[in-house]
Amino acid sequence: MPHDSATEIRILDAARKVFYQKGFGGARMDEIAQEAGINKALLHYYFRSKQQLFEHIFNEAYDRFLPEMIRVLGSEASLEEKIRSISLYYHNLLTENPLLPIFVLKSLQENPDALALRLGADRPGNPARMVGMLMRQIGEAVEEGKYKAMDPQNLIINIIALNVFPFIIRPVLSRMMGMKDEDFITFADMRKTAVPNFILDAIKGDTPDALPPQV
Amino acid sequence: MPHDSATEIRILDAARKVFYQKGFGGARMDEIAQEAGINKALLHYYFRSKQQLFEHIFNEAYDRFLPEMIRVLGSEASLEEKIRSISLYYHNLLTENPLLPIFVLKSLQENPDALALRLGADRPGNPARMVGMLMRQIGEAVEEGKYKAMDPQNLIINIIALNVFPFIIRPVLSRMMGMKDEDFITFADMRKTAVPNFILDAIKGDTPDALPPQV
DNA sequence: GTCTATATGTTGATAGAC
DNA sequence: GTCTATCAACATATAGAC
Repeated sequence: MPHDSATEIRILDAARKVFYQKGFGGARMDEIAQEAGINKALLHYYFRSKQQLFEHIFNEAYDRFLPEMIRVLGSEASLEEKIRSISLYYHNLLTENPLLPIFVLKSLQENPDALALRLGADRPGNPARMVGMLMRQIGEAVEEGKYKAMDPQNLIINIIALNVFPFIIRPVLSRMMGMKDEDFITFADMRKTAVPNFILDAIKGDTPDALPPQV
Repeated sequence: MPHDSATEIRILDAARKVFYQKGFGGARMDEIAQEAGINKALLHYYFRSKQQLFEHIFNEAYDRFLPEMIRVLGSEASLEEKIRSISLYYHNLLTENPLLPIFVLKSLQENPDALALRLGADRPGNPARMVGMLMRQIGEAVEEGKYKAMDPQNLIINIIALNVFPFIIRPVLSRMMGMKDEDFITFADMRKTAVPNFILDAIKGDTPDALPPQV
């Protein structure tokens, strides 16, 4: 891989913009080159192939999307702190990079073979350890009577879902509900605190959750 | 558009399969033809262009994804009935069509111009009326002290998010968490009741939600 | 490092025979 | 209605001059 040069940075910025918007299949090397102010040949000089350039962008995106959440959930903070912290993290990340989640999802489905390798154990974060940590923490909180029993996997999915989903269906909201950009900003901003409150109320509730299967 | 014939149905089945998996840009007319057991030329005989064939599949998918939810939310059922009914609807729909939500989302972002037309007022369901109905219903329930005050838009997004999101990030779950297909089935099945319980507990909670803006 | 020119392979779409 | 053969456009990638 070439060293950091002004040209390489311009290429990566352009590639990020085009790949985020059109995905691997829809992106054109010509468009990336033009966006970077150079020509196609130079793209191939820096990154041998379209696939290589794409993987660079994908790994960068993926590393911003999941590891921080895994780190927080596996930390020593309280359950409430974790939930509020993660909500804030995603709000800031996705406000600045609205297309990031769709890009990651789309890429994972479109380009499964090439990406499977990079998603192994060498990536940051340790999901297994994090789930164990959460299980212990939830168990203690349940014994203290603070929260009801729940499946940690269920909780994790709910946290991510509530924080990320609005950004994923932003196209639907704008077209179907006629939601303008400024309306969406207001909406997302309101959810920054509404979502953690929603979750905390839910896990204090009296309806017993399904018990976690043996993990 | 040609009438329903055995060939047309085979074409649509093939197109659905390929478009769902690869999206508009990634799909190849050749592959669709082969999947349908015919050749490219016949595809163009039935549907003039790739774009037309795609729009057929997209509209069909879109109509299964949103209108039923809008219908239920706008009905006269109780809030709890609505939440349980929608959770069940999405569980069944997405268990049988796991790729449907990603396909709709991807298409909306990839193909905005061509699809914008079809998403207007002629589509089934009436979002504005539905939101009004929900606001009134929530207001009454709050006065009775059954639920806390909340923004109906917020509630709608939360319901869809919690039910649909697991199917959207299924690729992440399988690769990152090492979740096998059978594990996912079990997981989704458990959420069929866990999700509505989670939501109902949350909206009974004592933490005040942000007030709905004037709508 | 950066360019122009070109090779090589795909792909959507059509012409025309049956 | 269904096929074979082919066109025209485009996209990735490389060769080679500067």
